[in-house]
Amino acid sequence: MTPFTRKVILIIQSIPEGSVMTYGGVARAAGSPRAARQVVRILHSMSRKYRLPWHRVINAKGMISLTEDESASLQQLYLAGEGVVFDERGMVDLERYQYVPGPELELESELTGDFGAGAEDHLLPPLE
DNA sequence: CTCCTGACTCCGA
DNA sequence: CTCGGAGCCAGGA
Repeated sequence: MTPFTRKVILIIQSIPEGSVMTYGGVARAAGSPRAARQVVRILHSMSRKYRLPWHRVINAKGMISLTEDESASLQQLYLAGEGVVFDERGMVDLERYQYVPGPELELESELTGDFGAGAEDHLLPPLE
């Protein structure tokens, strides 16, 4: 378990209900902008063990990337259940639903204790 | 060790 | 806007 993996897990767990993050967004937030594919891998191997809200992670186009229709429709079902709206093309409005934890804001909030609403329980532990 | 693969992205046409 | 190709990185064969 690398620090990166742990960060990814924490970040994903911090995505609020009704919001989504892109693979690349999670990777960026975890400090590795180019590690989108690793995020995917972590999702595969850790989602069950760490009870991750895997359905809130979608691709940069705002679409569900699952290949198996079965899981894909399940993911869309979950999101829809949280109030996320899909257009006729099966994509969500990222501008509206994407959750963006600031790059360094996690640390700041830890210091100031002042952070945006709904983002109080996603603090990263001291790593690195 | 090398090769292949993927729930990805970016960038140019 | 869509489409295609190259880049990306870590696991598994």
